Amino acid sequence: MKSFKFKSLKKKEQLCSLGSISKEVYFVKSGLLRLYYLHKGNEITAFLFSENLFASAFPSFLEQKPSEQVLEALENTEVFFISKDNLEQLYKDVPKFNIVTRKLAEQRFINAQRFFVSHLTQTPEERYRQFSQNFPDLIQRVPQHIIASFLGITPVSLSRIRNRKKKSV
Amino acid sequence: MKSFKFKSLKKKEQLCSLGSISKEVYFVKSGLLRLYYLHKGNEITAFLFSENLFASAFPSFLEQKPSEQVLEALENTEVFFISKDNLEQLYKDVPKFNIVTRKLAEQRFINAQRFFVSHLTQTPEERYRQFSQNFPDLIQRVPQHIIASFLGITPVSLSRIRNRKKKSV
DNA sequence: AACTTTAATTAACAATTGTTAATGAAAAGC
DNA sequence: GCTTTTCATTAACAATTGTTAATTAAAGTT
Repeated sequence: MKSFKFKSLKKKEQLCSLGSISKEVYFVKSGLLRLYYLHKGNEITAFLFSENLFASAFPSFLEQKPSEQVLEALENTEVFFISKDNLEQLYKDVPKFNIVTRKLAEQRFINAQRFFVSHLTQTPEERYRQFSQNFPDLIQRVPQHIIASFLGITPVSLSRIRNRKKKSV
Repeated sequence: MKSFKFKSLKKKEQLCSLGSISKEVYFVKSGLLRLYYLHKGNEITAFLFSENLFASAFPSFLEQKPSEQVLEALENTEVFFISKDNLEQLYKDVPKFNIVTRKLAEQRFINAQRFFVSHLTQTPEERYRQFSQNFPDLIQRVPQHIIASFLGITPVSLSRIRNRKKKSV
């Protein structure tokens, strides 16, 4: 457990920048991290990590190759983190740790698939409704254009959806 | 390795039906499996498992709860499979197996996230183009309305996309 | 506090998709 | 081989989204 260290971030600081090789995995103690891609000049949000979640630029971290993802603080944020080397050492010292992380990875896969399927089954409007139900705090804390990119629509379209919703309530 | 057994399936046979609890994980030796959800009466394809891929109704298998997913043969298919119990035993007998499956789960997560992001960054038309490039064999083998549901559009819309593409080539 | 930059809303128009329905083609069943 | 069912295409219309641009609101900076 001494493998984990502490870091304090100011808003907009990056834990993994574009093209860099991610060396650490993070646990969000307080604040909010955002994982995004740059696609045709736009920031496409892949995930939001709030308190008590593990966060990482996973493809880069696992395969130790330049990251296509950026991991950035949306607010002033405090994290615990462990380096790639220390994590490998931990696997050696405590083999049972493989079981823990295996189950974590499995759970993450299930979540990712669930997110994926929500894009197959739901309209943007339904996704927004569900998102605001599941994460009412994020609706408050996260700028709308970032939520829009996470839902796979433009900020303009999200604004219209919110407007429609308002009238129907 | 004796934990793995062999099974031969005819087209449309199900390895995991709706509401059942999945007891096995599969490896496709030949043929094609489809994983889908039922949503408002429509079959929404979540994934296609062709030769040499591991397939499962993962959420049901892991948590041993009634499945919302159906795992079904799209063609006559041959699979190897291992039961939940034998897999747990395997973990006990061969602890290193945790490392293997941990890495498998991590890889699956990366793939799922990649799929997810492709829905954020690409239009249905771009997704179809990319799908036909990445899986030219599936385009031939899989009925179009199933591909459409996997791309998150209606069969009608996919037909139009194909038509537009034809003209532009 | 005044200024600058960044966000959110609204409007207008083009393009795409969903929906329903009809037709034609292909596959499956008898 | 014939019938039935399933699948793919096409058409017409409604609804939604994307795009661009202008306006208003909010946030950040000096």
